[in-house]
Amino acid sequence: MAANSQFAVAVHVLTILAKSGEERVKSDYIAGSVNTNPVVIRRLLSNLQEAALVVSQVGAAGGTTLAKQPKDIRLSEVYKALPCGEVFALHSKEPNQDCPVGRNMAAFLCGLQKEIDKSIEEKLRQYTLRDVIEHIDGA
Amino acid sequence: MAANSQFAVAVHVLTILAKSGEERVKSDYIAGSVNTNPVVIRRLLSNLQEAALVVSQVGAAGGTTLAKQPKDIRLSEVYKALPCGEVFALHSKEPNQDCPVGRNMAAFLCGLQKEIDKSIEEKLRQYTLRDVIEHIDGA
DNA sequence: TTGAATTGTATCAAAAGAGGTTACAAATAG
DNA sequence: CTATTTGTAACCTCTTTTGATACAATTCAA
Repeated sequence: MAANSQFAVAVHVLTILAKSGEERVKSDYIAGSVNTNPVVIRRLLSNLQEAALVVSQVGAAGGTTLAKQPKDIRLSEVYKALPCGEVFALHSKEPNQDCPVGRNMAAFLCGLQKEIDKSIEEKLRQYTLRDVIEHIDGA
Repeated sequence: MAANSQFAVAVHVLTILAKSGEERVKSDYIAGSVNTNPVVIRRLLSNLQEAALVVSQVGAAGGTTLAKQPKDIRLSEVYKALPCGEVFALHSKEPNQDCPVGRNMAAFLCGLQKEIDKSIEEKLRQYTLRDVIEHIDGA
């Protein structure tokens, strides 16, 4: 259970919101489709709201809608909105600084990490939420 | 501590081996540079050996050497040799199959996951162990 | 204005994964 | 034969993720 599925759930949630249009959707309903607890959904929506991808309304008749058109929401934005980890972690303990390899390894890996992250974002930028919906509906 | 640093450590280990040339290196020495326990290193070398990237020798005067020239070891091979997780995990519980979105989400995400993994590998294929060494030495 | 519904968030518990450590069998050089 | 070294199993601890409960704040509607 320890692998981060937030991005997967976020795409799922946003797709549901997209298909609901203007109508506010409750965390309870979303949780039913994702098959999890409403609080998990609300936590996630909180991140998506910070990134200005959704708008939530508190109170009776409250709920959440998309903040933009599906065609204007790129998956790279979703990815960046979440506190997902990097592709690979750096050393858990700092390498031995007395070793020439150890001393310079961290800097190299850190640069590589950033480069990979960039290529992931480039890939995800190619897809909008509308593409997702089309794919889902076509299935 | 739960983020996987195996790739980072693997690149570190292979760099040490590369710089040692024909000479066998002991897990104890490598652990000293990486600043971890020898068993952690041996576990990792076990994976690298399955991928035919290194050769280990049991017994007194044992140790490990590279199985190929540094210029012939691409970082994509290293990445594939390790049981690293995916960029993002799929849902921890299966989505609600009664919901049209839930029903088709998994397939879409799985495809996306594979596509991203491919672009990571393409990026890593651009670097060989020799490039790493040059970068480290030049620093 | 009262009451029901809903989000936002704090707090805790449960499950899984990663890394560290010890222990020891098997192999090998000398 | 003995010392050394890998390979691996077993176990522990720490961290992260997810799930769950509780409740204050907000909002709508009667």
